[in-house]
Amino acid sequence: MTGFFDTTGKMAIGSRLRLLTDKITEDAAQVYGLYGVPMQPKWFPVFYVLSRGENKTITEIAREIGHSHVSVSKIVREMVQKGFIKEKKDKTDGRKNLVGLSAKGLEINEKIAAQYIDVNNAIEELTAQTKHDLWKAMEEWEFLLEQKSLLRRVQEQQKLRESGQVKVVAYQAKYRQAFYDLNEEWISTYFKMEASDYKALEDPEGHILKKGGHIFVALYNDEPVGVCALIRMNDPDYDFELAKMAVSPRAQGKSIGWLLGKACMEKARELGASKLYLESNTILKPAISLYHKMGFQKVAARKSPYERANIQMELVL
Amino acid sequence: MTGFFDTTGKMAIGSRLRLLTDKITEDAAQVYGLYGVPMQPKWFPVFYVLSRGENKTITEIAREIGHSHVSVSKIVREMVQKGFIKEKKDKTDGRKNLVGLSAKGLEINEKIAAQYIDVNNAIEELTAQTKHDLWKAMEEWEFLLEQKSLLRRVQEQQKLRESGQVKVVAYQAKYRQAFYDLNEEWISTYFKMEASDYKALEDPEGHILKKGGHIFVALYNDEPVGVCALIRMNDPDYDFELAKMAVSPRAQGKSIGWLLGKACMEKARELGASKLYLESNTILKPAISLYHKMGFQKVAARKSPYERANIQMELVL
DNA sequence: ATTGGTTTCGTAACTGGTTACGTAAATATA
DNA sequence: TATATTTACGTAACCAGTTACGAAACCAAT
Repeated sequence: MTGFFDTTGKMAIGSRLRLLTDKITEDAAQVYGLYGVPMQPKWFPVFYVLSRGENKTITEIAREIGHSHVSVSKIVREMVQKGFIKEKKDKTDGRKNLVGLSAKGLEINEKIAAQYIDVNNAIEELTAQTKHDLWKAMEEWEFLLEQKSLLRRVQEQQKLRESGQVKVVAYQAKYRQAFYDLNEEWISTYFKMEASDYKALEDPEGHILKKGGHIFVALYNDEPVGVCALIRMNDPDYDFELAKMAVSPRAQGKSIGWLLGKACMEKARELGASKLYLESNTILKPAISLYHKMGFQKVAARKSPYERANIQMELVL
Repeated sequence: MTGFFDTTGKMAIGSRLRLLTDKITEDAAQVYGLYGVPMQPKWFPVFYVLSRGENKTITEIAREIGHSHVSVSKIVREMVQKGFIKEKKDKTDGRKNLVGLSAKGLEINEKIAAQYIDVNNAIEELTAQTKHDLWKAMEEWEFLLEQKSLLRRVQEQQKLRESGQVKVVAYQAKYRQAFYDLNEEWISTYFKMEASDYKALEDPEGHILKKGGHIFVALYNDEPVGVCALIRMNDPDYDFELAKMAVSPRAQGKSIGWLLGKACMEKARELGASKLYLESNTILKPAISLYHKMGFQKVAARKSPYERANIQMELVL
């Protein structure tokens, strides 16, 4: 199997870790024999926490060593049977099973001290021959995975790669149907299509583009999966309104909304706009949070041609 | 369980590895879901070796991925049942079970490519945040453990520490019994006590020390566990003979013979000797190999007062 | 005092691996 | 050609952990 992991890449890190773990545990079992300590490697963590004298309950031990309580329970049973530890019921709490080292266990504890030293030295010496410290590397991984799981890290990479495959292009006639469908889908899911919707969606050329607005289409594998419009406003405060943003639920998680928003912002900036406006509804949580991420801030209510609008936001470019 | 491994020391490296492995494997299972690949982490190594097109036998796969053939056999059964791989008997060897990816398996292989990339990147990014590279550290450990197992490394540390606890001191009257017993033990195990043995062992002061010889005693926990004599010779070729070396079988593996031999060599050098002589028997393999390690070379036979002597050696100081 | 939720810990079943062992085919040897 | 050894691989049993679930004890709020 030499070199298998050189070819697989990091995908197989789990397998590789398991193999190394097995090899080390196997040797560990024999190391106890070397010192005449009749103990199994799997007992060690339990033994260790008890070796500091205090009696502990099953759950306490489990938490401390990072096992399930069931595992600790089994190990304790085996060690009791061997006579290394003794159990007694907690006086004040009848559920608790207090366990501690027996006289025989304490005896083992004496004997094992030399083993600690030798194993530590053996590993220390081995580590001295490596460029990369396994022990410290594990510590770092534990810490980093605590912060953010491997799953989430992979998810982020996936999103990153997939959003890289998304192209945002300017509207063309062939996207008219997609512009209609994508918007109709979410509007009629959460609300009702209104008169202004039909006007803008059925004739984007007439109602948006000819009036100096712009429409962007997000393509994934050359399929339109998201749209967004930048509509010219007749208002002293604002030049453009960001509207009609829609992303196919089948293409979620690729940051498509963000890419469309960015495209609109850039176009507006290019056209010399200084402020963007938008209307939305607070039940659309992901949309609102996207707008926030883009830099939009809530502003006082204005009157709107749309019934569903219950929040207004602006962005200073 | 935070910080548990900070206190245990390296003894618990097996436990720590297992915990990390479990956490990673758990996430890996979910990662497949992210890509719509209905695969289990444990299948991956098998899948991977087959993904390069060739059909392989169970044993070949097992060897390549470092599992037992039984494990591969089970995994293959599951994957066949899922329709990812297909089996067929080898034409030329009826025992072999050739397996390869099915059409469905090849399809999965297409889908999984993106996953490879993302996982690799996720781990790469994680690694970039660490000071110690886990992947490379594992590689180094695998290599070093291949060279010399953890068990042997611990064994060496043990020996080193224990031989440090052995003191070699000059003979005193209180060690007369030990000098007799330790020698009598091995001589009568392998041979028969001879007249010369009784003389030297019953009166070491008269037969060895008074004639300008020396005796060393190895103490372990202040108990005599080994002895060795440097006997003045009446010979133009040699000044001293190394003889009556005995180590208690209860104290084996602590390099006691070597320490005694060293002590004799040093004393002889101190006394201006230029060559040491010894007699032994070839059935005493460990003794002969110790003498070799000390630098003794076989020389032509000489006549000896001992029947058991069938090899003679010398050491130029 | 009752009731309902939480904690402790045990049993049962499952999981992903292992070793032990048996059988059949292939290969080596007398 | 017959016989012994080796190889491929399957079944069974085991192992060290897990999750699921349930019972009893405890706690808290009526």
